[in-house]
Amino acid sequence: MGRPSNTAERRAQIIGALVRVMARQGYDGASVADVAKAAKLSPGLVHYHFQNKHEILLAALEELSARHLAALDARLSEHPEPRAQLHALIDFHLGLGADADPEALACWILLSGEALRDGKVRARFERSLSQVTDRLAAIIRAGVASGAFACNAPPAAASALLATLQGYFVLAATARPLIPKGSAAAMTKRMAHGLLGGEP
Amino acid sequence: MGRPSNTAERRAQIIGALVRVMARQGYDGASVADVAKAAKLSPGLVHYHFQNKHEILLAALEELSARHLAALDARLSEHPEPRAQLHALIDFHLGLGADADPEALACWILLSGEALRDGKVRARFERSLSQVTDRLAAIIRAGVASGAFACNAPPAAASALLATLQGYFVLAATARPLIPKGSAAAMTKRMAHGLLGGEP
Amino acid sequence: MGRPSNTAERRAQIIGALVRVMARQGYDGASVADVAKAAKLSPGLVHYHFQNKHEILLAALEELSARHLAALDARLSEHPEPRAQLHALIDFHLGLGADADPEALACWILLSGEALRDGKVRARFERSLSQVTDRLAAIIRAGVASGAFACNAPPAAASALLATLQGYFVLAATARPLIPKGSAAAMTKRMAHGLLGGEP
Amino acid sequence: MGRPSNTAERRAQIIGALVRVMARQGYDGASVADVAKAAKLSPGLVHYHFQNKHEILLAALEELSARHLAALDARLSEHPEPRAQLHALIDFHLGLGADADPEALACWILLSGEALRDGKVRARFERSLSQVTDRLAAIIRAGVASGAFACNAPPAAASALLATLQGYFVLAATARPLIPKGSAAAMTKRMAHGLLGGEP
DNA sequence: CATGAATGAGGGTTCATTCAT
DNA sequence: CATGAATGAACCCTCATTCAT
Repeated sequence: MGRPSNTAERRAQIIGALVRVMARQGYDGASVADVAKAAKLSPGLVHYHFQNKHEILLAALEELSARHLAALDARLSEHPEPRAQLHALIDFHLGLGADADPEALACWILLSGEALRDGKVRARFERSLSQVTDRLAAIIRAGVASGAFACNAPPAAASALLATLQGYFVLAATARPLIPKGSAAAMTKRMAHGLLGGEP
Repeated sequence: MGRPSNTAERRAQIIGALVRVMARQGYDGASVADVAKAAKLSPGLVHYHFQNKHEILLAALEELSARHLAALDARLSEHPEPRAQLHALIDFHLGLGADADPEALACWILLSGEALRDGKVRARFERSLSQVTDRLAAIIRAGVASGAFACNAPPAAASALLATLQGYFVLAATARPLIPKGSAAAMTKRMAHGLLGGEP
Repeated sequence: MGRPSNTAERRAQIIGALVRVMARQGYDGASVADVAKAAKLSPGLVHYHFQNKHEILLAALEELSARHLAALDARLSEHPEPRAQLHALIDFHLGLGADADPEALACWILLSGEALRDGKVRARFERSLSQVTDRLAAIIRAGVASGAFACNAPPAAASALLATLQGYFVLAATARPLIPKGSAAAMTKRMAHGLLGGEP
Repeated sequence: MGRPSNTAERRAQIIGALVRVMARQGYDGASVADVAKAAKLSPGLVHYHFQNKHEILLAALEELSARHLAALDARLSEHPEPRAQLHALIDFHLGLGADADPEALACWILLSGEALRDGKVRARFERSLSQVTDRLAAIIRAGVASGAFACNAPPAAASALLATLQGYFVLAATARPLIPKGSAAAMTKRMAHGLLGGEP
């Protein structure tokens, strides 16, 4: 029956290599040869597992997005209360964890750039963001229902918080000195309080 | 004797062309030939006025940044009160004006990506951001002095507000549907209120 | 599995093509495209087998030098006596053989020019010349030992003979009419006689 | 009647600049802009005084050659005896003077390369060389007439001596360590003795 | 599945030359 | 005479992609 397929493994290898190389060199700067070398594969093999370079980018976006969402949901599931969940979500994004994967962070910024001119990237990028606003909106609605929050426009509030998170990502990756050490999560919580009322 | 220098004019032409082309195709995707064509110049002339493509990018960053700051300062000077200034700053960034120059917005996002891997771009990008946090911090301090605001960490608060603005830029450029129409400025003001106290 | 490497073959092809094209057009005048065409290869392939054009030049120098030295040594090994060896060395360089490979001769002249401004070429060029002076000095020393020659400065004498050979190369390639037909080897032997004494 | 022409002066400036730049960068590597800068002139002006880059090269060859021959003749005129003249000629080329103008030396080597593929350069280069062999042959003939030399083929001998001089130039410029300090002139005189007989 | 040689279009950049001023 | 902006072809090199093995 031939050898067992290792396609999934190879694809993961390649995706990981793209993320690594791209974080340092950008998407255009990450040549297929570079990616292949980083994945310890031959250049030809990359095109055996992916139709073209762009497909790798989309797969990487998919991967980053899925991993991020899974980790987020795992975090949220530890907290039953809306407020605690909100704080957990903020901490998840702006706590020490943000530094844990600088390559993913860099790729995220770069993906926002690619989203500007590529419909598929944009769609997938937007979907990934919307998954976070969905979580945020759900938390807010639950908080409103429980009286913990006051908010008559959960989507707008969720969107605002997402903007703050995304903005902090950009600052962290490109202008870190502008963020006073350790202030990001705390400030965001205060801003959330301004948005959602209740006790801070 | 000799032809009068028109370098300044040509450089402006080229910078404008880069911004236009880059907004559609990204920085790497904007070939010098494309830029030259958009500027209605010959390819060789681009390198007569700029040492290399990268210099055009830096000049464009400089230009965008300077123009933005000048316009911001003009806006701020119309308002004497800290709270009014804060709102003006927010409106300036998130009001209708944001849509006024979608190419500049796209370039801004792309520049954040370039900043990731290029020291010069990063330094200039960071400086541009810091000029805005400087304005924000000054407004906040003035507000604290006048009793309008309560804040014991103006730089952190300024940084948080900047993050929100930058994040909204990213969302606006890449995932517009996630921002409920017209909510950005209002939400940001509420968040600022959470951060700075006083009356909304 | 995979295609068998033919790098050595391709490199030889490319080196040969460079020598041929360079002899007619000079080094700068030999575009990579020209070389590729002369080698009947695609332009891209040249850079697959050589990092850059300069590497081809160095490889060509290496090749010319190695081939020349091997042929010289083969010639010398046919003669046991110092004087016969000396004459064989002179004949090898200035006999009919010199005309046998006009392209190599032209390249040699051109390489001396490149050596002027390129350290690597210069080092390799010098080493190639020193291999000939080494042979010459060894022959002279052997002749002195056997009483065939009288010379108290073999390196200087070797260097002088090398100069004459090199000079004849230049004249042969650029001002052939100045060399009376067939006089080069004979004159050089006479000069060697003046240098080394003994019977002509 | 308008300003006095400074064409001659400008041409000399440009020729000198080419020699200087070419010595460091080669002929192809010496861009017209480089030459203009070295001559402290504008690029356009170079093409006012020379039809094209190649004309500058020819003019430089002419200049180098003329200067060299004039200096040589001045030297020779100091000595009435053939043997003294021969030694003066050798010393002139291989004495300390050779180091006096390394740029001219480098250009001379480079010109031999250009002569390979350019008919005009070759013709002028050959003529310059023939002027030296003419002097040499004349000296030899005079020596033969006076009984100082014995030689039945003055042109061949002259050619051989020229080859040695030219070869020493190449070695001096590209492989100086191969020439034992101060040996060049002495060795050449001994070789001349082998060629021309008489007392050394 | 895997290799790595091969392709050829296109990239940024240089440059001899021209020309309006 | 002089300037320096302008041109456009050509250069070296990179690279996504294909394909014989």
